[in-house]
Amino acid sequence: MEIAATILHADLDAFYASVEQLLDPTLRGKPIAVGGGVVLAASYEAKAFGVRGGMAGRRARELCPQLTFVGGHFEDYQRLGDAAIAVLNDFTPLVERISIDEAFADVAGCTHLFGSPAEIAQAVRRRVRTELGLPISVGVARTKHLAKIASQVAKPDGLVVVEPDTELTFLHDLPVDLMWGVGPVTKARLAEINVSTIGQLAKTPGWSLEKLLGPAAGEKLADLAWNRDPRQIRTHSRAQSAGAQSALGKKPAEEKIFRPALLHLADRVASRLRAKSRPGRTVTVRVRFADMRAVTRSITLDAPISATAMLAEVAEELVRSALADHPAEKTISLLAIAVSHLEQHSGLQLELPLGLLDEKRRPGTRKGMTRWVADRAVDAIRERFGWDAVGYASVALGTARSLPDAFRELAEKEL
DNA sequence: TCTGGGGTCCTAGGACCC
DNA sequence: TCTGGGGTCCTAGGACCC
Repeated sequence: MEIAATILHADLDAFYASVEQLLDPTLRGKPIAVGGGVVLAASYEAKAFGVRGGMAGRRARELCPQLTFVGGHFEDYQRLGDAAIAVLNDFTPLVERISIDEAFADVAGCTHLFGSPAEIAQAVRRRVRTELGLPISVGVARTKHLAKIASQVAKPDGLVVVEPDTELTFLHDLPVDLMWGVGPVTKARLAEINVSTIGQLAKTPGWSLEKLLGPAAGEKLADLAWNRDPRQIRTHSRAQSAGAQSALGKKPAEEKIFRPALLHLADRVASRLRAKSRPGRTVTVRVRFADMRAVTRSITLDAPISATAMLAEVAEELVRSALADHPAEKTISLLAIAVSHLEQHSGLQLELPLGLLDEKRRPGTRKGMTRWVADRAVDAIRERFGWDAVGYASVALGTARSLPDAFRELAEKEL
């Protein structure tokens, strides 16, 4: 029996820019960009000039002199993104949200209530348009990968349904970089063996792909090119890591710069970990130098941590080690902290010594206990009065260039 | 105004254990 | 003294996605 195309991929078009045009009618029909130093989102009118997300603002203005930059109503992005996902949830509980503006849904179990997958997709699009005022594109197919490609092809503001008997015809004419997992590097490598369409990729021998891209990537791409994609909708997936980073401009690679910066980053990360009782064992720092080359250092502890001061100290040690290995580098342009190997502790959990300790790998000392109490106090004050009510000042972070916290929160995955 | 901030997954070598 | 293969964990780097 043929399996029907019941997977939807719904993707709000030029999301942040569309929200800005919704909120301010004078922006409609005009090339606009959300952001400033970097373009977070561009309206379709701006995209026509070649403006893209991630592009430096300066470059965007060169391409499109009449481009209007707008501030960014981050709370509205969150509200409207949530509302669009809620529309999908009105049809089926099998919804997998993958970002603020994008989700998969499997409607196999609700066609008897709402009609064919294509009809459901149109209903979703209509409701998002009439109730929220936003354009959304939807792809419908038998697999997640193909549904996602279909929604990209459907943009802007369209619907593409790929019936099971037309899958490979549809897929094989498309360029390889529409595939999930093919970015600039892989695209260039494939071009070396004269592969530029998904059809050409499909016809390339497996050993050739594996030699070019490695065993895992080679096999995965071959499978996707033949639309073999076994992935199911995953309704609740938990985060594997949590991190924070901050671009610094160009700052001297000195303690007095990186210590306060790391404390601020550690505070952001650790308070999220504490809020969900998910301490982690592995701490990774990333140091980017002036020329944009970056190095990482990590350590895996014997016991998981979520105390701000503890995380900050471990991170400082790692940064010192990274800088010591690159004595010629005098300038840093970014610092990042990530915590992985997250555990789940139920409710209140003290970071207590698990045994007798060597200072570094067994971070649960009496000092740790004191800090834990201090962290809990800070957390409690913030819960009542907001993040900025108390905490570690971000003195060295160059707040003028950093994005608002509201934007950072948009990108945070549920822990 | 040179290039944001949040993540996931893979590779490869070495340590270590059985 | 010389020899092995498999498995797991850790670390550093990199590609990719939104």
